[in-house]
Amino acid sequence: MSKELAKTYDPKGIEDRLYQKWLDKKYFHAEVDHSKTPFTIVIPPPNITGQLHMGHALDNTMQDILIRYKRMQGYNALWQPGTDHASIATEVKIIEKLKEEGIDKNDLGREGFLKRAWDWKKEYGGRIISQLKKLGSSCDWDRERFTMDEGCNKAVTEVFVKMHEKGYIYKGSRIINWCPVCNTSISDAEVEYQEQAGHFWHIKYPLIEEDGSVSKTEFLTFATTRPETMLGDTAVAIHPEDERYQHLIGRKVMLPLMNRVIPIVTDTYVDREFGTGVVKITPAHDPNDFEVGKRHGLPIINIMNDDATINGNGGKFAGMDRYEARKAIVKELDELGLLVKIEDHVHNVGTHDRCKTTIEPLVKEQWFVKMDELIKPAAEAVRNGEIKLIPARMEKTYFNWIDNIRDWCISRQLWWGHRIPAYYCDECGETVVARQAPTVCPKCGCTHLTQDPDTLDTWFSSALWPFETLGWPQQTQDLDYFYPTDVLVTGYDIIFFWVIRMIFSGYEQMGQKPFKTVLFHGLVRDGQGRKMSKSLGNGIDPLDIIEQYGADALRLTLITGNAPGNDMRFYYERVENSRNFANKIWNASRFILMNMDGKDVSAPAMEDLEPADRWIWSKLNTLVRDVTDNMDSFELGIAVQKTYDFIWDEFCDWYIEMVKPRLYNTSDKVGQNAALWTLKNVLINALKLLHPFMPFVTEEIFCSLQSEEESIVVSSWPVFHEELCFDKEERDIEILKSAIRGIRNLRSEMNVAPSRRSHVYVVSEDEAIRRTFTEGKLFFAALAYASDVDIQGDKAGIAPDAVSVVIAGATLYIPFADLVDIAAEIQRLEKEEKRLTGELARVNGMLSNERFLSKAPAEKIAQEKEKGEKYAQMMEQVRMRLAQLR
RNA sequence: GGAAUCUUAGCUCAGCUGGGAGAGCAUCUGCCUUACAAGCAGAGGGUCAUAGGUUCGAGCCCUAUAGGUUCCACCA
Repeated sequence: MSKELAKTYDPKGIEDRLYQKWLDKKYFHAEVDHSKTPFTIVIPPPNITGQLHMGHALDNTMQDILIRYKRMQGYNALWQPGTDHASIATEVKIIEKLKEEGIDKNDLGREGFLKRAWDWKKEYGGRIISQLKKLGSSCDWDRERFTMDEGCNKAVTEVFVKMHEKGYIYKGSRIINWCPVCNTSISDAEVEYQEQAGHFWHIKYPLIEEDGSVSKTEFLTFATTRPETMLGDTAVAIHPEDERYQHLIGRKVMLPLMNRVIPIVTDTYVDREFGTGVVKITPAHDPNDFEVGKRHGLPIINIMNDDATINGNGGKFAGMDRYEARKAIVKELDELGLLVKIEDHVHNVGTHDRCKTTIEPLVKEQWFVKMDELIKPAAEAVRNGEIKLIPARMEKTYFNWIDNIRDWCISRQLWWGHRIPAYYCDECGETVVARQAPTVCPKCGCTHLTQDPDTLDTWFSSALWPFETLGWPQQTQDLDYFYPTDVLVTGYDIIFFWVIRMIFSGYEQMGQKPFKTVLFHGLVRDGQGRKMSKSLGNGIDPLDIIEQYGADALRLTLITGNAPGNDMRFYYERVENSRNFANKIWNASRFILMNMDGKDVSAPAMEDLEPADRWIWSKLNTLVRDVTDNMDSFELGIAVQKTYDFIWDEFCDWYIEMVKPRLYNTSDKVGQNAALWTLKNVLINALKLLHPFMPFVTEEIFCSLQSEEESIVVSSWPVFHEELCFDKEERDIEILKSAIRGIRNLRSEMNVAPSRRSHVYVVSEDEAIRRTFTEGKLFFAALAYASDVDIQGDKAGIAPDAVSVVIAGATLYIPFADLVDIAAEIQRLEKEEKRLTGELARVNGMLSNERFLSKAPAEKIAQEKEKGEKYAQMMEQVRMRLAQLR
């Protein structure tokens, strides 16, 4: 043994050392190489403000599994890493930090603020990268990118200018979602609706009489949840066919408090069934009203400042906060007798997903991306399967969004981000969109131009990530070779923010899809199924888990039993189990190393392999095929489950136990060698299958079994070999296993101490079965706690009161003279008889069904017949034995 | 209002194209058997939400119902 291995596996120290080795050897680095097929994944760039959380851990573990798998399969695997500037998230963080120092953002000015932001990025931007390394992520760190590095900036400008030229980007006054706290517009996708308890204020506006005076008797009553918006009302709407209000068509009402006469318009948007069937129309502050206003040519009166206080259009309420104004307005209306009643009302309020502030719909001039044309290839790609979404049900969510898509508001009133490459002439007002800042106005020739102060939505640059990271807009070799990428791994929660936008951007800019497959995962929740969140304080830090149990244990926990797109709950018990598994493999390898110590293990001749050796090879072979299939269909949880079961159950609990007697028998050099060679190489292959999931422990053991210089990272993925299918040995060993189980079961029921060995007789009329037992006698005896094993064709010489176990093809007898309890024995056999009766009834039922016989596949019928014969034979044995005892 | 998804062992979840129900944890019984007590051997526990249907055969496909979760839209 080259070195002494600790009795329990301790990932501490090992993980960092191995990761450094991988970096030193440049295993993660990919270069264009036309002799190899590329396999590319771009990382969903974590925010520079971010700290590794469970979502990242899951996301990156999945990517690492795929990339390591493909790397081992000989692909030129590139995992492109990088970070996102996260404009609003970062800006908010920095503002907070400044506030602690008593500095206001505006005092610093744009330049000063940006300097602070870059300092911040330098200090903390690398934090999440080092955390990803802790997890074992095999990214090509030489290629690390940032959404605001020089190349990405170029890409963003290029796309903006090109799309503007094509008319896909335009500036327009439209109703947008405004966050009064972040002081910026946000896109529809960033609005999160929250159910809130509010009120319904029933208000009435007086009608204008024929003579132009305000009626004292006639009113129009309606209900609103936002009474303060009345200051901006420019109409009242009714349904054109509403019988109750026919007489009002063409008339006008007086807008109280503002003393503005506004028309009554008819619009089918109004729901006659809802409330009074009357709606006040505030085009400047409600998206639906905005549309109604457009249809009827109503004026748009903006009554709000950017901080959600009432502006000069609000008359005497100017300067009040929106909620303050609400109170004041309701009070005044009440005093005027225009407040009919107040009802409690639960409704959905749009909030900003980042700060949870109630958003205010406002009409503002912003930049938009026109979506109708752009989205077409993106829809088509998923529809025709060019891009595959996993699980497939995500396609429905995808189309649901696409079918209802609206233009994308991309300008943000923030400083941290890509500044919009639009310039305005100070003299003539001309707008110039250009790659480089123009020095002269093309229209009036003056030299005074000012750049648009706004920046772009963070997702504008993220949308370009799959190609901008590979060098675009330059036509690099990397781009040519690695694009389109292969898989995108991400959470379903950003399908609208990111996935769709990458797809249409890929088609628009590259003329090609950005990736072939999107693999979605769900959310990692806490043990009670709640979202992990800061406010709840129920977040579990993946770094703590790594510290305590190791990265391998964390990774295994996140992947096991998790189907694509499904949420999962995180339990410490499951991490412990994963840790225990790492320990299990560790100890299996210790066992092998101890037994190999001082021996020269060489490849045995095929005929020197014993049935048990062939059995485990055959099992491994099947496993290789199955796991590879699962990996190729992105069934990672299933793949690792199978590997886990193989290693723990088949390899450790059965195979190692089977070969122990052989290893301890020093006279059988050939058998020992076959066992050791099989132990070592089956384990190595199993480790390879496991490596993508648990990179550290597999590498550590792989190197112990072979040499420090080698690495499992760049070893080759196992392949299925026809010549390693040993059907006969698989069947034979299963017979021995069922015999061993039967005896263990029997002994357990009879409370026989393991230390007490017993004589076991194997009786079978079938010569082949007797040979199977003879060949496996050595380990059969050990695992069945047998002092002696006699294998014979009949019951000659077996004590009549011996207890027995019936298995398919044989009956096992154990003479326990002092323990025999005939009554209990009969009961046991009767139980078995009952079980067999049930089985036989089922099989015979099928086999006597003519429609089954005529319609079921021949293979299935043969299978059932075989089973039937087996059960009949066992039944015969059990009944014979019962008759004898009675 | 529209849509998706779930309902499987006490708990948390797997179950690929329909062909005899699985794992981990928990529970119970024995074992420190010279790789591993973070372990070994054994046991108990499920009318696969309910009701229909398709099929020789349904946890899996179809319909309806009940309950849960999520997404989208948002009625002022």
